[in-house]
Amino acid sequence: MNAELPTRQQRVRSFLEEYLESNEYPPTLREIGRAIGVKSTSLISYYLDQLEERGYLVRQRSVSRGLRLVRRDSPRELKARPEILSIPYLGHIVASAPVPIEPLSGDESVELSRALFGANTANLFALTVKGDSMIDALIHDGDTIILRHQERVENGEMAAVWLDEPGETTLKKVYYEGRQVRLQPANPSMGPIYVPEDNVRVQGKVVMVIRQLE
Amino acid sequence: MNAELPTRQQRVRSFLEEYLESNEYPPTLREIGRAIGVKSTSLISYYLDQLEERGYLVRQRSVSRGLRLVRRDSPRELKARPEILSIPYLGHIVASAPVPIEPLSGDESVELSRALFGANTANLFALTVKGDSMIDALIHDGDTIILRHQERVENGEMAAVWLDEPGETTLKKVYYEGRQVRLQPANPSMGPIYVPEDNVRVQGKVVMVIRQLE
DNA sequence: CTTGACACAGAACATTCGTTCGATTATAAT
DNA sequence: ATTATAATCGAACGAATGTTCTGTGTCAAG
Repeated sequence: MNAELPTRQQRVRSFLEEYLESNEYPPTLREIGRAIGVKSTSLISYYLDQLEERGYLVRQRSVSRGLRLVRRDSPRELKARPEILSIPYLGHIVASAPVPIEPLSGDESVELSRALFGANTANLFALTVKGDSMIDALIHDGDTIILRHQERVENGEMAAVWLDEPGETTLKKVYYEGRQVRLQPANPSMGPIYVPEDNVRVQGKVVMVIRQLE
Repeated sequence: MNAELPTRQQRVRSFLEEYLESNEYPPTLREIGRAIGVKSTSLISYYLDQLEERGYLVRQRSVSRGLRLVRRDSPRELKARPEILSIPYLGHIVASAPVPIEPLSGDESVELSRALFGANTANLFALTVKGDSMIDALIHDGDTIILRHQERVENGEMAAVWLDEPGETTLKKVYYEGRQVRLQPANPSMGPIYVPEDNVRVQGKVVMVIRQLE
């Protein structure tokens, strides 16, 4: 609630409400600063980040006047809309570490239409790809991927796989072949690798890839 | 009434309404120009002056995004969850027809987190890919793509392009080279095609690809 | 045919804009 | 006392922004 906000942030929020009421577009960082007596645009940016983190507003990065206030409606609103999935966003997937289990900060989520998914929408989580090491899965730096917590997948399904040796995460189609696992890149011009079964940890099945082009 | 406005001004007004609906702050002159295919910021300013003179909006001089629509109907209830975009779903994209302009049935939409997008979230629509003819764009049958209504793109951006000759839709990166347009597949193992400029119709810029893997 | 108004267009410019960087101070935890 | 984090701050920067200026083309009125 507002009472929990530091004074400066309360003043920023109040100013935003008043400004939007009368202007119908948001103020710039400098207008906010002039209104509350702060000259530093980076400090205003810091306050807006704080307000965003606490759920009072949403910023649009690198855009003039890029913010919207969040109006506090009933938190049941989303639950009343069963056609939307709210999928926990846990951070980044990189080659050099296992996939995150808990979110790095706060309660971030990705909202997607249920219609984009199959029948099973349990245990989903979202990660952003960092680096080019997933390129053999035809997955690029910056893509968002949706996975389901699963420790085993069906033959031919793509999974995020942690290899104890050499200590890396990879995205590949998994085939169990006796005591070995064949890891097949999605890129057909690349060959598979074979790994002892006990060296492989499936960390989640990839169910969706979202590529932004801008 | 809208019917009295010249075409360009009508398009500006429509764009403003849509933009404000989804962003809650007004566009810049350049954003308006990009949306309606006009490069000249002075012409956009001229159109806004015309719309102001006719009572459709009020401008704030020398201010970034300085305009408010004059609302003639009852004020719309702002969406409770600005962080979710509801994007009209218009059906399928196939090689043998132009992309659909109206939905095939009802008011279907795709809900996606705004955080998955860049600053410009106006004029978006969703299509599902039918058939394998977009594979040279590394886009598969069944993928969902999100496009923005644009009649022109920047060099290197991927667009849904209708070719009058031979009468097909393709997804390619577009480069304007003199009187010709180079259409470059995303698949690096494939070569470009060159088409006369007047044979090409950009039907929308591809801003996202969503691949379901199950 | 000439003229003026309107519609359209691009380039250049000064100013505004948000981010980044580096810094200091205050506070909390160890 | 030390360390880490949060809060605070100003300067500089590259990019974005709207305005101004100049120009062309179209059309209607005289």
